[in-house]
Amino acid sequence: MSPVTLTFVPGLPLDPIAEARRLWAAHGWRDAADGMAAVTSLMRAHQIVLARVEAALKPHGVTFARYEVLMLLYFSRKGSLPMSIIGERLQVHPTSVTNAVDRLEAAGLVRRVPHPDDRRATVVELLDRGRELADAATHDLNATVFAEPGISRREAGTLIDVLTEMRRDAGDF
Amino acid sequence: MSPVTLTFVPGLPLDPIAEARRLWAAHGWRDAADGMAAVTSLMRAHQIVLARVEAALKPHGVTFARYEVLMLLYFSRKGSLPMSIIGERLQVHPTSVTNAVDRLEAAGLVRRVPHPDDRRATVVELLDRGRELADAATHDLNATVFAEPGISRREAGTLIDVLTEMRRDAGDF
DNA sequence: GTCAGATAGTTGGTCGTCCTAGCATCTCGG
DNA sequence: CCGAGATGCTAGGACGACCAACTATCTGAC
Repeated sequence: MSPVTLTFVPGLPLDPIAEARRLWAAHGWRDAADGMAAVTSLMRAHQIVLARVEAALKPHGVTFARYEVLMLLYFSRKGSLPMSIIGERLQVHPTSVTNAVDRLEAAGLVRRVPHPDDRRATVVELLDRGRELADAATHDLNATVFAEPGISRREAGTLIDVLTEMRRDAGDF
Repeated sequence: MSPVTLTFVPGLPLDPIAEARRLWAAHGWRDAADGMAAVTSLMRAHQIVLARVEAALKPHGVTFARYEVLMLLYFSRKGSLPMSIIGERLQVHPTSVTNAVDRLEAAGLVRRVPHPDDRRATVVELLDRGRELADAATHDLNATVFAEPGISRREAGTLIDVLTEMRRDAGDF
């Protein structure tokens, strides 16, 4: 038994992930310790950032999932996209798109329109209220989260580079 | 309208996040563009990694949330911890702990024991079957995900450092 | 000693994600 | 031109995360 679980210094809280990495190595799992720490850090950071983002969006009555759909439409040439394209760009399951569009439509931010050429498909169209909300929500999100992500600009660049590499390796694009 | 949405080169797929960063900057949101890209990258990378982790754990019949609880108990001195401590270490809501422990208990991997000194509290105890499953699941997870996280060892170290900084800034530890 | 407030855990509800299964429609090979 | 397989979307269910509200118990100030 390693002594690390016992050496707790009050007032100097330990990082649980650094702790876990030490335990992993001490247990003989050395070649996986860094990966474990990287993955676990990713999970925690995601949780923290998502909470901040959701808090910024809450006053606007949308969640991050729905905000992403709005912005995709916002930046599309025609202000409308087929459901399938939305799912593809956001890398989420078709049912998640159905769910998000259901709620956006109920809120009067988008509407479903039949696809002109393919009767299977549905086109989602951004309404004026949706565009206004996208502007306002982005303003808040930029100010409270994106402009202050909790790391320096240089670190943000580094983070983007490493995660881009990870996504490319996974075939994300 | 920037021409970037039009310049699509078949066979050379664009990174949607790099694309979004360009649109953010082109729209005058320059001081938020890097943060947006960093946060969005984090969300996508989380999604990818979580899917890989869940796939590795599926044969063992546990999810990542439950696996985390098991490993916390696994590395605890007595093989048991109060519910509240579990929630604190994993940084999740008490109801999430209740949920995870419910399922672990139903699977015969842990059991609930009354706290000896505090009748409000419940201690979660790792059973033998739980310890065996933790060993086996960790073996698979180390081999299929943690040892091959999709980035180099040096990048993993960089990622850990940046995310640690981000977590520290958020008061995570 | 007692009572107000804090703490531990659960229940019930919302939301996002995925999966399986299903229907409608399109496409293409024979 | 017709039927098999692919594709687009939705319904229903599982799971994890959160919040609000509730009960039981502990703690500390008076």
